[in-house]
Amino acid sequence: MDRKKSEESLDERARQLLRVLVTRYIRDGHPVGSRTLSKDSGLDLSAATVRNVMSDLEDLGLIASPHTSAGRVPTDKGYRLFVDTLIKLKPPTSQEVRQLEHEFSRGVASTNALVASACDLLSAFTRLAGVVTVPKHEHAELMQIEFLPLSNDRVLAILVLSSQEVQNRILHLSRSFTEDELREAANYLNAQFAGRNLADVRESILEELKQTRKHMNRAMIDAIQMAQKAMEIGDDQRPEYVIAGETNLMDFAELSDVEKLRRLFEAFNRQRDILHLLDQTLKAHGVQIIIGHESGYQILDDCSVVTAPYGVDDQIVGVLGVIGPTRMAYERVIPIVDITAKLLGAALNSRS
Amino acid sequence: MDRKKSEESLDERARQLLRVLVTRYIRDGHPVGSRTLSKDSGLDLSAATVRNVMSDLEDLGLIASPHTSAGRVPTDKGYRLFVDTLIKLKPPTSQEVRQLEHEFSRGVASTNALVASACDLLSAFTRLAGVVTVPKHEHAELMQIEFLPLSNDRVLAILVLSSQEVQNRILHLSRSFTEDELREAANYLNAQFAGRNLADVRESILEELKQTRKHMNRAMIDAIQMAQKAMEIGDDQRPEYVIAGETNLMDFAELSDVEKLRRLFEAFNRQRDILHLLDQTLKAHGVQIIIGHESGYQILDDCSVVTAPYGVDDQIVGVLGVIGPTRMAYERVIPIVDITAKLLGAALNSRS
DNA sequence: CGTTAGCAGTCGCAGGCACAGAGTGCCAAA
DNA sequence: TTTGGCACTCTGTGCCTGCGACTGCTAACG
Repeated sequence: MDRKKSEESLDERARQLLRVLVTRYIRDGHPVGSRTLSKDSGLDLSAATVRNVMSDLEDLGLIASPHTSAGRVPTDKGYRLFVDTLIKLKPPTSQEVRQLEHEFSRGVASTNALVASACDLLSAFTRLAGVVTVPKHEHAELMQIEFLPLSNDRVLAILVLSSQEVQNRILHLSRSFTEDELREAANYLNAQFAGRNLADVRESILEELKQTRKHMNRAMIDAIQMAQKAMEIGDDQRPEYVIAGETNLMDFAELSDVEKLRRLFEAFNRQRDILHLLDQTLKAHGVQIIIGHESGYQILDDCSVVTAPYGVDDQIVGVLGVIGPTRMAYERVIPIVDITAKLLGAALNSRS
Repeated sequence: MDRKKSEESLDERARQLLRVLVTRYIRDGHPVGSRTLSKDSGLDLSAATVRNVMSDLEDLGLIASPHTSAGRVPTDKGYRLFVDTLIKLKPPTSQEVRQLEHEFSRGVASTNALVASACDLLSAFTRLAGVVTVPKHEHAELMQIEFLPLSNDRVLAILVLSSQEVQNRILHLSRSFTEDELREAANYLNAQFAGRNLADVRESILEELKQTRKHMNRAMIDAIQMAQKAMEIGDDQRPEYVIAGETNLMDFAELSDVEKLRRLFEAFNRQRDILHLLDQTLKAHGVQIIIGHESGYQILDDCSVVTAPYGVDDQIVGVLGVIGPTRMAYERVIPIVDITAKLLGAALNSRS
């Protein structure tokens, strides 16, 4: 006889009330009371009835009251239900879309510039903090490799990656090489590896190093060893994501506690945690939303993260998104993150 | 008959009282009253006498009271007098010095890595925000220039600068060049310019471009034009200074106003204002201190900036320092900034 | 004349109190 | 099942008060 108490048992009325409650709370940040909800739900119910429903919603853990005499606010679980099944997305206006497209369309730019500008746009359009992971070089294609003699035992290795990217590293070698030797090595490596992606190349190199070297001549071995050195030093200590508009977060009352803010900003600087979180969303298709404690990081307890992977062709190379308070305008933010990811992917693509 | 009212007229007693007042205020942040000062000055004066002196100091604009029933706090002018003539510097302990030296001594590192680590050290040792301008490339010496054909009309220009720095830029050229042509151009340019600093090279190139080209052959002209392209694109949009430990500033009560913090952090991101300020201190020898409104930037009204230029040989290439509240421990901060500048200079030097 | 003690006066701040406002929970009636 | 009514709870605000910390002034002192 006992009524099922589970989210599935939510009837349309309760769902509607929850939808309105969340929407209102997001809009003006005050806990929402039964009276407000009764007037605003469009359901023509008395406040008392609404109270009963709210009580149910509270039992289900979807809403909570900060204290007895305040209205209710959504819990993380409530937000989760909201974004999963209740939300009505507001696609950006065509004007906004045009503006976004325009920002991405001005000529070829370096990957870093594109990433930075995507990040700025995210933060500008959502008034939250924008984050974009910089594309992993692993996925980049090696177009060309060259060696330049610097001094006796130092050689400059140059990796030309697909698109506009060039990387260079200084190698300290055990003996000195002549220009001809270096050119020969480069030629050999280009013949072998050009057109393949870095992860691939890295693997092949290790493979070749392991193999019995009988059928290799001295020059080939040198070349492989140089290539290995050139690859192994690498993406160390360059930032793995960029962030913009952190200061936007200072506006939100729920984060106005300086101590909280401090820890949040420190996490941004530390990179590690945030990156780990972003990496987790990499495999997913489409927009992902992480609400409050779902992240597993205490620092982000009052924050939500909305991400979308972006890529070139079908290859996902990075993820972008925004970080803001759980009380953010999801219905506006989600489409913006989505479209920005697509535009960034397209922009990166159009340059190859 | 009227007594001179100017800073020069300050007798030793008043100076001592001001010194103690500033020191105490820096130490614990509360306005300092006459009673405290009377007990703490080591001068064996009654509170009443101290009050008279304080009144004089207030007339001189060196101290002020936040409100009637509070003690006095130093004004910017008071701090200025303090750091100029009253301060007793506390040189860092030999342990600290060793620690600093150790951080700088681990092997050769790229300029960027050194700059970043200097910045981190500044913020860690002072618990303030550390800033370091990245060395202007203008002062760097061009060791070698090379061109690498990428595709039809695209050529990769590689500038090897003294030390560990390598820059590369992709040039879009009007026609395609053969490898031989490119090599020839590089040879010519290396013969001309290697060993001179970039500013110099830039100038020479412009010079040569202007000259009548009678005595130049086609190849030389091409080379010069390529070099010009390689040089003109340039340090755009790479950050001009790095900053670390901004979050340290959140601890200070005088900055705990979120709105102020926000504007400050936005200024950090904007780079422009801060950079302009840092640039102004570039020419100065030794440690410079900018207190509160002296900066001319409203955002920094409650902040002081302590800077020192650093350089390689006698050539100043950048400036580093810290930003913190006017109420900072100058006697500790100044020596730390000073020594860090010297160590960074030495570290950069030792690699050339 | 500089220095000192004493005293009145000012101001900020914390604690206590009452009050209004908002919202809930429960109950009985429709 | 829905609704109106009512008692209750809790917060935020304004107001008052007393306390503590200073200052500024004045008169006396060496």
